Amino acid sequence: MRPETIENYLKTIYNLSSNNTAVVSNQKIADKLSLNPATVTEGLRKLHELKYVVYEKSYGSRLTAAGSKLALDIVRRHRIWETYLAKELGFGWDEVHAIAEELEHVNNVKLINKLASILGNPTYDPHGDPIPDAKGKIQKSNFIKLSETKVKGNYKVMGVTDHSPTFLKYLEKHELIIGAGINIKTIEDFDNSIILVCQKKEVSISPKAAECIIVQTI
Amino acid sequence: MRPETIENYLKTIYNLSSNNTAVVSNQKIADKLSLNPATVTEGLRKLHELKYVVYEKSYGSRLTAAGSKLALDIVRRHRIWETYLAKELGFGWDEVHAIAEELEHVNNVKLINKLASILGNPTYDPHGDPIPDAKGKIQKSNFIKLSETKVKGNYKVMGVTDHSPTFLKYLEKHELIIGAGINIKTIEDFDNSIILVCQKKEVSISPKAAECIIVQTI
DNA sequence: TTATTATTTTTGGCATACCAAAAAGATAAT
DNA sequence: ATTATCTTTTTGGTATGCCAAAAATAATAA
Repeated sequence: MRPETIENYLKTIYNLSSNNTAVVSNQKIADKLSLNPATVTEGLRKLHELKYVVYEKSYGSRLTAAGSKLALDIVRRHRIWETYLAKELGFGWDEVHAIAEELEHVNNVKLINKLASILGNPTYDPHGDPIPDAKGKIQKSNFIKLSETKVKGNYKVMGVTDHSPTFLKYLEKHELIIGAGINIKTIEDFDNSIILVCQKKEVSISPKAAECIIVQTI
Repeated sequence: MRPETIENYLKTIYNLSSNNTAVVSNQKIADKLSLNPATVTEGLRKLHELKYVVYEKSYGSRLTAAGSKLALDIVRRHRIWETYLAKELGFGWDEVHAIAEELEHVNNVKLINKLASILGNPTYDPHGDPIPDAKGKIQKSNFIKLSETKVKGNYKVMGVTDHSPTFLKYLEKHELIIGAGINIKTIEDFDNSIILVCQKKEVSISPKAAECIIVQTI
């Protein structure tokens, strides 16, 4: 397998299994990578042989220790580049993902560590995702989805789970950027929209959007 | 053909035809890209079909206008990255080539122009090679190889044609870096070595090395 | 000019990464 | 429990990028 192919699979499995324990389905991998399910079946069989994943037929896959290590490395490269593009080169948070998607495959430890060092070894990227350190260690957090908040009150936007320019521009329009404080007022009985105040303006967030916004209680 | 494959061929043809008029042989391309000659024949046939090169069987190849445009774009990306790595990220001139070799394939105009702008739109890279501007325009120069100098006298090191770390480290040891002034004393009758003074020290340069050093009369 | 050497091309083959369609297997719904 | 549906796997097939060895062609030397 080509390194790039391996990297794309491992990164995707890592991202889809969030806590890195859950088993990931072929379909979800196929969707994320825009591949035919048949291709994914084949890919996973090979990754299993390479001992990067444990793949159980008709059940799902999860990363081995070796796979996890590699995945964390790619995730680190991706997120360091995203941060560098945003902070040092002036790109918008809706632009950085696509460029980092290509830059991440350039495998040069010294380069990534240099960029990280210039940025002050950040632990979070522009989307609020944690950046693994050079050893693959990731900072734990107690963030939850906006859709999972159980009580009214004050929260802070910590990240997003959808990196599409469309979604990010939508958030920006409502000033729902990383670090913004929000106050949850109520939840519409009719469609479960969340009514909240952000930057003194009342906004209605659809359940679908709330799924993609990460917050923390304050 | 994959974009990366196309880019590698076009860049190589461009570099080997120097003034961009000379016809390039398959063998030279095969050598530079570490490919079997059979593969190159096949590659050129495809590039001819794609109208990036004019390829005449058993004769050689040259770039079309379209091929030249693309080649200049890749050369620009490569040299901008080399300069950025050296000037902004602190890499040595013997390290930048290998990293730029990978970074050059990331095709994002805004990114390259941003890097160029940060660098002050440089016209030469750390090896003294000219950097095409965003429109593909390249600065002409009257540089010659050290091996082609006809008279004794004062010159200035303007570039190198060999980017291997081995060669570059050798030059650095003798302080023969870009911009250094040199004074050619004599040429050994025995082996055509060039005896010159650089940074007040006398150095003997072999004909092979002299082939790879670009200078300008001062 | 003919022989020798070097280069280029052809031929046949291999590995990778993909897909479409059919078959098998799992899940959910009635 | 038996459809119906969705997911996964198998099967057969394509395109790309590569190589080794043989054949053809060009260049060079005798």
